[in-house]
Amino acid sequence: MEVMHADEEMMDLRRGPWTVEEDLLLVNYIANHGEGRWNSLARHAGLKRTGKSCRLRWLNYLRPDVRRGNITPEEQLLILELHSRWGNRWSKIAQHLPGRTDNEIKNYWRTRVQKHAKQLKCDVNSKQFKDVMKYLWMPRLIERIKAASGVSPAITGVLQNSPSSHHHLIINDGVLESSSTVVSRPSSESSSFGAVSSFSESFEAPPATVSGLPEGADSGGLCGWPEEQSLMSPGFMEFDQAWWNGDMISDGLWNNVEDSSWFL
DNA sequence: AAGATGAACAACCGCTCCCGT
DNA sequence: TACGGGAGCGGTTGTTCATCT
Repeated sequence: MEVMHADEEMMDLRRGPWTVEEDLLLVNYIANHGEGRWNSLARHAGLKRTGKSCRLRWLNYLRPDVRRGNITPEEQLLILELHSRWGNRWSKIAQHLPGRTDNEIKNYWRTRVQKHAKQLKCDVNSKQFKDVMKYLWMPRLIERIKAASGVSPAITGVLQNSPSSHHHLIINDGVLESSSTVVSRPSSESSSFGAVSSFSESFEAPPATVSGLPEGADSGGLCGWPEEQSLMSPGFMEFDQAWWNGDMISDGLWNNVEDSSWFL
């Protein structure tokens, strides 16, 4: 049941889903007059909508360069990376995924990422979950990207069968690169760690410079993580040793990981 | 086949910031 | 400097559709 606010009732403003006719009015008006000044645009276009509503409809849906459909593994990787750096700065993250809107990325995070955290029975902002993203999800995404394209042009990587090896995401000069590796646990624990060991094989790929980042995007060093929120912050080697020894991620959490196939 | 449930996505709301007056 | 309107951002809610029971 649609609830109409008093001022909207007075001005006969519409709310809720947009009709095809409204979309046409908005698109045609912007084609002829350009975007901006949304409140007056709404009036002059003959739309009984707020300027806000028009702006949102245009930016999130009608804009010709808006990309729709499934978020690709490359985009997922980038979202995880950038969110670990900037947190819920959706519009800032969206700037680095051409054609994707902040709303879409926010929805992706809420429906997918937070769901996975819930499945693992941990908070999405917890260290544990960040470790899962860092050591499982992101490497798995890289593996998927590699598998999908033979040798991925987007990802540079060397996976080594070493317990202390890692994936590194490197963003330099607007280029997202991944180098090296993945973590696997000692064979004594392999029974509960199959998902990880399955991608702790070696591969080599040629250098690559493809990414979702636009030219001139800001960059960092290793994984571009200047802030303490970084998944791969400086000093991660020491941290990893503790993680490796089982101090960081409980067996219960790993059991949850094993039980779910979400990161595939 | 029909209702219940949950995932995905579209849209709205409140707040803040910026800029012109 | 204060004020008001426009614009943008992040959180939240509503709607639709697919899957499950």
